[in-house]
Amino acid sequence: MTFDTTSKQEPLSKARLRIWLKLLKTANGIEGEIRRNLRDQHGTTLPRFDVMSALARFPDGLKMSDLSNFLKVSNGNVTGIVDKLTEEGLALRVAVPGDKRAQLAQLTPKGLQAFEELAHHHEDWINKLLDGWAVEDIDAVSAALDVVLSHHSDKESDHAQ
Amino acid sequence: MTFDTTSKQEPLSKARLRIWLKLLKTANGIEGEIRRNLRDQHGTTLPRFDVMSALARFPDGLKMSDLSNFLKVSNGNVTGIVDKLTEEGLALRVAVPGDKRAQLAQLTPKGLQAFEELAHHHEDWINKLLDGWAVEDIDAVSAALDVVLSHHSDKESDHAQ
DNA sequence: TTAATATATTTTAAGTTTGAAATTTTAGGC
DNA sequence: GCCTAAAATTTCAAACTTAAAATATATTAA
Repeated sequence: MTFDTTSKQEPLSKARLRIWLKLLKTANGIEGEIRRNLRDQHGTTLPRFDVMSALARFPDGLKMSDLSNFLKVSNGNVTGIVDKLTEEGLALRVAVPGDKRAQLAQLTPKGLQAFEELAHHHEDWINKLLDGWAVEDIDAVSAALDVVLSHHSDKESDHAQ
Repeated sequence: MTFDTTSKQEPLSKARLRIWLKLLKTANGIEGEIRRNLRDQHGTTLPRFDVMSALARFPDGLKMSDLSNFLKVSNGNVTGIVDKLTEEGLALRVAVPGDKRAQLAQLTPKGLQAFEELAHHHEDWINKLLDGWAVEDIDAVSAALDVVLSHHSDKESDHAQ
C-alpha cells in the first residue's frame, strides 16, 4: 500500500515559501536599519564593519584569503576594503615570515578602538530591534535555524569561482 | 524598591546578537543558493526575479515608485532593471492617463510565462532548502518573526532620501 | 636544477545598489 | 494665467561585488 503525499506536500511547499519570504523580509529590514545607523551615526558602512569585526575576532591577524573566506565574499572584495581601512589608519598589512605571497590583515589599536565603539552600538541596535524576543523565543528560533543550517552546510563546501 | 535589571539584560542582548547573526547567516545562505540557481539554471538574477515577481502580483501594472517601494530598493535601481526587462520583451511601460509623469510597469505575456517557469523552480528550491521544517516549525518561526516585524514596522514608514 | 603546478593576492571589467541631484509634470494659491 | 511646491521618474557619482585575468611566490616532481 502506498500513500498519496502530494495532497499534503503541496501546501507544505507553499508554507515554506511564505516563511522564507518572511524570514528574508525580517533579515533585510534589520540589515537595512543597521546600514542606516552605521551611515548616519558613524559615517561608515556594513562591509567595513564586517571586515573590522572579523579582524577584531582574530587579534593575530588574518590572511586576506582567510578573511574573504570567513566573510563569504570574493577575494578582490576585501582587498579594496582593507585598502581603505589601511589608508585611514584603522588596519594594516603584516608580512608573513616564510611566505612572501601572503599578508596578514590586522586592526591597528586605533582600528580596534573604533570597532569596539561600533560594536557596542551595534549590540544596542540589535537589542532594541529584537526587543520582543525573550530567551525562550531565541532558543526556539535558534533550534529551528540549526535544522536548516545543518541541512544546508552539507553541500556548501565549495562553490568555486 | 527597584530592581537591578542589568545583570539579566546583559546576557539577553548578547543572545539577541547571536540569534541575529544566525538569522543573517541562514538568510544569506539561502539567498546565495537562490542566486546561484537563477544564474546557473536560468541565466538570470535575483533582482530581476524580484521585479518580475512583484509585477506578476499586480497584473494591472505598478508605478515605478510603487515598485521600488514594494521591493524596498531605490528608485534608480528599478529603472535599470525594468529597462533591461523591456529590451528583452518581458516587461513594458504603459502611460498613465491623466499623469504624464507616471508610468505603469507591466509584465508582457512572454514575461509572465517566463516568470511562472522561474517561480515554479524557485518554490522547489525553497522547499528543498527548508526540507527540515514541518508545519509546526514554520508556525513557530512565523510567530516569532511577526513579533519582530510588527515591532519594527512602526517606525519603518519612511527613511526619505 | 628546472619545469610544472598550486597558492596568495591584486587588478580589471562588468554589473549592482544606493542616495542625491536633475528633469519633467502636476497641483494649488494668488 | 503665473508661480511655487510637490510628485514621478531618470540620471549621476560613489561604493560594493563578483568572476576572471594577471602577478608573484611556493611547492612538487622529474
